[in-house]
Amino acid sequence: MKIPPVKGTRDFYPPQMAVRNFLSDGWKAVSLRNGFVEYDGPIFEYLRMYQVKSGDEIVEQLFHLTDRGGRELAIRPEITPTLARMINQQINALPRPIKWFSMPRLCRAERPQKGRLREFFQWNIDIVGVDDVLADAEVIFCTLDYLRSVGLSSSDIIAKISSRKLLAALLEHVGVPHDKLDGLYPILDKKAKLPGEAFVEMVAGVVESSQAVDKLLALMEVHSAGQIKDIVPDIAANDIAQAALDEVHQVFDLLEAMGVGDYCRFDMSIVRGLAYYTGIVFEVHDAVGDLRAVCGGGRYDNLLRDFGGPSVPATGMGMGDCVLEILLRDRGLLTEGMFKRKMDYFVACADSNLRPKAMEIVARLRQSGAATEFSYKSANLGKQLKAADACGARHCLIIGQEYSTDKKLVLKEMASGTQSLVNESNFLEKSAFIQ
RNA sequence: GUGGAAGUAGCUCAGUCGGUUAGAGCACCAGAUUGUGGAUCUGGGGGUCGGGGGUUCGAGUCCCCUCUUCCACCCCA
Repeated sequence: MKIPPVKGTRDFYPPQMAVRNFLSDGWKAVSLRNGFVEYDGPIFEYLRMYQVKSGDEIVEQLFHLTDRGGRELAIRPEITPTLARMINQQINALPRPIKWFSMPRLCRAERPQKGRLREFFQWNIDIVGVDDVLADAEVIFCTLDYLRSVGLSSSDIIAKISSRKLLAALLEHVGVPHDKLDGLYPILDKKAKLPGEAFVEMVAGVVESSQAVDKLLALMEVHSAGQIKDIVPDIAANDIAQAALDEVHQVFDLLEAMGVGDYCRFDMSIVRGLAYYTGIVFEVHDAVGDLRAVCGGGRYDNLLRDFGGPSVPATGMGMGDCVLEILLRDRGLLTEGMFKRKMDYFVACADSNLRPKAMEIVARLRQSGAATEFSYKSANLGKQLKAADACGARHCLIIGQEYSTDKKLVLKEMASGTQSLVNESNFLEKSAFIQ
């Protein structure tokens, strides 16, 4: 009986695994050089852990199960609750600042579509315990540091940055009642996807004052922090709004100083779904805008408290592998050559009587650290050289009549085709393996 | 969960009006070539035509159901 792969999953054959490793190796390297340390948690948690912030609707989007002890569990759809749980458990013992990264495998029981599968990997970086906007800027910098390192330029991607705090203050300032805010965020978040009229209609459905709606709509069109004064001239009189605006300016100044200003743009329409975020928020999109967000993040100062811990500020980012891979492929940044197998040596045995000697040399090369391969077939040298080429060997050692008569090995450099005779003991002893 | 499109070899696809034993390219294996690789030529293996049911003398082809994939919606932590 033939059993198919499960909907929304991927099989990682060696070529796909090479791509996956390329992504995660990059994530890891950039995390480490930005001062983050790696952590991970269990692949499942109590189901209720995911209901804390998102309610019961989320249960339908989760793979959940009941174990034999009657515990309601769920495969993790995100790692932030696990992060919150782990940090809360040791909050007083962890050295500050807490800068952690992870690359968890996550599952969500959603319908697969472009850039979204039911099983995926997501790079997460979080800074916990720092309320300074320096941390927000660092998270954004680290994100761009990675994206830049894989070859994406400011003409390929754009980091859209806003502030939840600023948005809330301005909305209230222009007359949106405080209790309408949570209902408004999901609508504002959809602005880019809705036709203009439908968006206005939805906003008007929540906000009664037409004057407030007009101001709100004007604010959503703002694409630089400096323009806000044009729409809200008396912003300086509002301490909260002014403070939030100052933070935004600071973040942009920092990102400019760190050399990634080209990638960054203020965009009031970046809201990020639910009432999760409390300060700076951002998303990275492809410049053309035909893919879903490459990543998203922001400040969430209440989350640890909501998970039963002390009130500790935090800011972070999550980046999935699916959209990223589509984007990199689209821009020609994933090429065959990047993933070609590379071996240092191929040992060809041209005389089956010398097979034990060939295997001894293979073993010694491997022990010395040289990636070494050989063929199970003896004698047919043409086949073996073909195999050497296929595995990407830089050098081929031929063991044949020269060995039988003079204890010499033929060392062939594959790229140039040039070959030379080397003395077996010299070659192996001086470990002058050309790698 | 809703809607649209598509499933033929490992991959990309052809397959006429329903008619004999389902094809091509690429990939893979082998030979040409028993001491010299990437090229070329020749040959070979590989198919539940996604699955099930129906119509028919006869179904890859027509009808129904189902599964999967892709695209859009809902949602997006």
